[in-house]
Amino acid sequence: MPKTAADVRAQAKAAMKQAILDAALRQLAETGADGLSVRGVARELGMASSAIYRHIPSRDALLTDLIIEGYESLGQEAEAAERAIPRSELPERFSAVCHAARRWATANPHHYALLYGSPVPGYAAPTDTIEPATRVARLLAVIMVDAANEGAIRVTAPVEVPPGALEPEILTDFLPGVAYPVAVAGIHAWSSLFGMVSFELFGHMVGSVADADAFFDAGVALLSAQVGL
Amino acid sequence: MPKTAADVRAQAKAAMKQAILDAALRQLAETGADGLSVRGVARELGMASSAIYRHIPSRDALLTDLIIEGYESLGQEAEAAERAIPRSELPERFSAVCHAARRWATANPHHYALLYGSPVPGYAAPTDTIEPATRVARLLAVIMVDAANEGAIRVTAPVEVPPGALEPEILTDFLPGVAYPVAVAGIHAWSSLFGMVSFELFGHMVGSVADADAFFDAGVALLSAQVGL
DNA sequence: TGTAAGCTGTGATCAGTGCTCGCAAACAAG
DNA sequence: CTTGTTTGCGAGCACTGATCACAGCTTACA
Repeated sequence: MPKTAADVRAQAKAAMKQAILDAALRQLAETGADGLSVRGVARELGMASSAIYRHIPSRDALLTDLIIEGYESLGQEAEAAERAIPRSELPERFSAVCHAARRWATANPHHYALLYGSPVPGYAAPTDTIEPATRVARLLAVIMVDAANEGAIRVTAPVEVPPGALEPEILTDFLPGVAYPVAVAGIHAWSSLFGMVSFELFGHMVGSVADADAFFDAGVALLSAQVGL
Repeated sequence: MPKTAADVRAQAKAAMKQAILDAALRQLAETGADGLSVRGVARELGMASSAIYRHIPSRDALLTDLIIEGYESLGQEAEAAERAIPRSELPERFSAVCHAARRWATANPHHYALLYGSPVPGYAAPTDTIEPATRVARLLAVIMVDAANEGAIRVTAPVEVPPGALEPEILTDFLPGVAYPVAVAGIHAWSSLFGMVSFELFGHMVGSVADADAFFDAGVALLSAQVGL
């Protein structure tokens, strides 16, 4: 079908917005979220700062777009790493996801800090961000569901958990067939994973951990064992 | 001994600095680190903004002072909670420290974010902050050393860790008598603890965890088991 | 006692920020 | 050809961190 003039216009507008996002991403990678300024991306694009506001409503909205892009970039990398492992090798798939997350974080530290550091705009995350934010978690969940279906989960968990800690939808939609204590251990492993990455990236382990690679390997092994893989 | 005039002067100067820190802490609690402004604390103290710089070299230095105060406040609360438990009840002491940390974090969310969120000034933490930052970790370490001395650690750890992951001084000075794999599990538990707290505080668990208290209880139990208590 | 030195607070000022608004050019639709 | 919409521009507002010359005040010393 032929492109209408409106299509051309819409495409140009989308390209402009993408150029803004790319410039903002470059600035984020260099100076961090604090150093990212709307006037700076305007300078980089050679236009007046006020012109930027024709394409984005505010600086916070720009950061939100970068957050979404970050979650999707991280999710893609984790999914690609997991896809490269045969489906039957459950601990290897788990490990691949964890290592991919750490790799993405160390490659894009400022972007990672924007996702998992202090929430800059406020406490409530914009609703647009919650869906892409679940991609890594969903990946880990699929592995656990596969393990449960194969009966491959060794329930070594020596911990009793009172019922009701998790949202019911998580158990039914996200982790169907996974026993409740194992699901709790899974969510815990998910938060522990990003706790490790954040601690390493934010400099909390400088005096205690000598070989970050080896330590992360051991941590992933501990988490893997904790969820029964 | 009588106060010399110089003493009075020094005391007044210290009081002024403390007043600045108090005002800054109030602003931090209200608006977060991003919203904290030197001019704002000057307004609150009824003085010109330039006068603040007689007592503080820069805004970053002010934030550094708040970071140190935060680590010490958190450390004191954790130490008090641990002291209230009989020394022989090792898992209870461990749990008390974890819950005290979470309690302090939820009571002072912006202050917590300043400590464990994205490092705002830069990547290298000022050297003044690394010593107070270890207080909670030291508390957990003492518990593990006590457990090792009593032979109370059940080494259930099913994970092999290659040597050299931790700094040697940590093993000798911080965790003397603790077996290497257990020490690795301890550092891992430390990072997992703050991973849990950060995930909860920064809103990453909104859709998955229904009862944050119960989930945290379960997480602490998992960590406790992981270090062999 | 007189004077020089140091500390502390002030207002002005600079460069930078997010964001708004009136205006003008370009372009699409009628 | 004439509307109406979109897109960019420059000026401007209110705010920020930080510096500077200046003025008091207190202290120390001759």
